[in-house]
Amino acid sequence: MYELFCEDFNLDYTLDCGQVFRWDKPGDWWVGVVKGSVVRLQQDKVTGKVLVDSSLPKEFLEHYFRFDDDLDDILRRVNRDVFMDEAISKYRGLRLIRQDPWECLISYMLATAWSIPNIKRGISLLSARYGKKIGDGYYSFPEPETLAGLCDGELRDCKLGFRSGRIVKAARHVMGGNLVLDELFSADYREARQRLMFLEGIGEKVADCILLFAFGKMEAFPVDTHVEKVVRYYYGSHEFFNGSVTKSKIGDWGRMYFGEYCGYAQQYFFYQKRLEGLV
DNA sequence: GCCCAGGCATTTT
DNA sequence: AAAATGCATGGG
Repeated sequence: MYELFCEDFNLDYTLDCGQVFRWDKPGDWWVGVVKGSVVRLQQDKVTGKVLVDSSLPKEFLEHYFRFDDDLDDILRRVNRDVFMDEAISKYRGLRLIRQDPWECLISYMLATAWSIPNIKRGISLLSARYGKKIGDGYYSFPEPETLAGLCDGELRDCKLGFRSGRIVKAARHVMGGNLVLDELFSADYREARQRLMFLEGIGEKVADCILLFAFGKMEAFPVDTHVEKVVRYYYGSHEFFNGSVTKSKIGDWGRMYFGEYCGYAQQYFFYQKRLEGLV
């Protein structure tokens, strides 16, 4: 048991905003599976200190929660107008998380045309069946080797639908060295995105999620159905779109409009839209 | 029954 | 280049 602290850090917003799928808050504590172990966290509302019950070292969680980001500076940079200003003032303290690349890759491939509760259920079922038991109903995320060895018929038993075949193929690409995930850290955003999009089932949106949430590419601007609606509604008349607002152009617009940390802006909008709808 | 969900791939206009 | 459609599954 130890304590974590960082200025501008809100644990609830960070874990509830829909970027990560292996955390739940059944009571006063957040419980999650990270790096093959169960982690329990509780934040003191007054002091902001986070109580940690985990075998993971403090340094790991500080890295995981991106305490190295100067959030005040980042939010100042993306705060371009009254819409973003409102999202920031409501949800300040939401930090992006450094997820594990392999788990993030598979998770966002599963996210295709699924609601967040469905995604969480799918990952949970996949882990329960093909991960390692790490105590009392918790299971680690399956290894690439395990999933690569399956036929997609077996995976379909996990109710993954049309996603099953894609998952097995992706696992085989990773196992075979066709896609070396660690290389994407040093590749620039465009190059990394192109490499991810070679996989069946990874388009612009899924690639952007993986690049933002696992590889820290802040210029990724994932355009899902929520972000698309927000941008159409508030910014659709901008000269940039020249009358036609497509998902691909929305991504380019986000990069242009919010700048090098647009990924953060996207996540604040996404969370606000999910909670409040289009006000 | 309908429509939608952190879409993608393919076909049709 | 934009729009329509099929794809599995679960929830409102």
